[in-house]
Amino acid sequence: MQNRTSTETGNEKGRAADSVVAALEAQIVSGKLENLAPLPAERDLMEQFGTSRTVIREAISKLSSLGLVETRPRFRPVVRKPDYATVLHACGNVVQHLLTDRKGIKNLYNSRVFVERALVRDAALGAKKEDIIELKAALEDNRRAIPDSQEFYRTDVAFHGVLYRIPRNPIFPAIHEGYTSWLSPQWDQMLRSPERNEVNYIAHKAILEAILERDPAAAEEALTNHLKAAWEFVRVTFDWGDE
Amino acid sequence: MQNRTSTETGNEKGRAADSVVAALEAQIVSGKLENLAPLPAERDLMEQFGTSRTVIREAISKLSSLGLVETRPRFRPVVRKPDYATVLHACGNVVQHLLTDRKGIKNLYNSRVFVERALVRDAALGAKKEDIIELKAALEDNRRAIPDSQEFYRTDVAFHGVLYRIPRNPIFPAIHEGYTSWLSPQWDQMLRSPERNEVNYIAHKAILEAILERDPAAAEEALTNHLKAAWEFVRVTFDWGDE
DNA sequence: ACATCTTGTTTGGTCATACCAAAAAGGTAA
DNA sequence: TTACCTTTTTGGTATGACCAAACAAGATGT
Repeated sequence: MQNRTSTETGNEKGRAADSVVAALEAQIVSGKLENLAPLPAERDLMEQFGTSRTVIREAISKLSSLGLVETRPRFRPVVRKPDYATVLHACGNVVQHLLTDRKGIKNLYNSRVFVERALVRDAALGAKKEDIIELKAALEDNRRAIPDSQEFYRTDVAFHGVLYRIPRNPIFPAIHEGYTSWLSPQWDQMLRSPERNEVNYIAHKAILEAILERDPAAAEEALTNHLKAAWEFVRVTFDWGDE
Repeated sequence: MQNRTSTETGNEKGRAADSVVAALEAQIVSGKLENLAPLPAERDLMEQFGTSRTVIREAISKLSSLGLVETRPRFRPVVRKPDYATVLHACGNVVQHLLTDRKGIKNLYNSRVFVERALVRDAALGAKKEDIIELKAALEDNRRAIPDSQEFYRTDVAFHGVLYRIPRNPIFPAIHEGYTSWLSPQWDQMLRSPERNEVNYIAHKAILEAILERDPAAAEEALTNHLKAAWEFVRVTFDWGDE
């Protein structure tokens, strides 16, 4: 193949790379390319698709940005079937740009409060036995970790994570991961303030008790107080003005 | 410049494209590259960064995937300051892969029900005068559009959109856009069923009335019935089994 | 026989050059 | 001014080459 015009390749308006992306995309979702399996080498792909390496590399780059493959220098790209975590990861990079100012952080945090308020309401109304057991266990872990800030942080996240699992909708745990990673710069401050551990544990305890009593309003209020207090602490720590 | 080793370029382990991405990213968020302004031509960028066009193109491709620039064949990439819609757009491509089966669609739809339930609760509890006015206007538009399915769809989306604006958190309208676009294949069926228009309008009316009466439980219930009925309609239309 | 060293191959990352087609810009004739 | 033609610009693609790290296999020393 020497020269190519838009008419002879059949790719009327689009870019050649896009059709390669589409083809590989289809092979991945259809399972023809198994999860975690390596993609063919670039030089094989260019033969397979009858195109140049330029196009292949651009296609792989796009797939990588879509989160469908993971690339490392000098390694074949590895297929990665998309899941909800992939979506969050794809968003992550862009989200960072929205958190440069306090307003962005506050918006994200408020959305978290919004979500968790509804979560604890639903938990109070409909948590199953297994959920209650999980919550109790998470709270107990949390209590034991009070002396160790590092460990307390972990169990804190885990406790909230149980709430996100109660709806049995995989979207929610993914959202939880997003919140914890995107807001981590703020929470890191909490890590260095061991005196907050006990307060936060008591808040968690209040939330669970309201859930146990099947009192959605109390659960929502306890959760709200908990998260508002955390925000207040972060606000003061970072010396942000009133808002 | 002839040959480059990892030591002489200073990019010890990374790929050259990544530093170009980072540099352009910084220029975009810092405002040095204004919004909607065209990026320099690829041939200028390669001079500016002292690298080959291959690297520049890969960098632009990455920026495009991040949603920071918009590319069209034969046009200079256009800078696009990231906003919440950008994030959703970045997610969108990946989300599609999660909606291939009914379970994925149901998960997404259920998350929407979850969000809107909480939205109407908050609306009932704290909607401001302006919000009420907007809701009434949206409902009136909705009523007038009953005979025209195309128009009804638009006003339907608009009515729900008002709910997403009430918290005055730009994240929510973005989420609304996500839901409407990602679930559009299902809603399109609704478009072709004009007999549903009146039912849906009545549901909207019930929601607004509950909000006017400041009754969060009634508002939540009306909203839930509305969305559950819509799902039921879609489920039957697509001839999906019970779930 | 085993661990270690050497060597050739594979593979992704980069560079350089060239050509095409469409868009934009500029110029010319009516 | 308007309509038509030419040149330049710009992104998309092809091709061929080279590098460095990873890999695989054989050679070597103990």
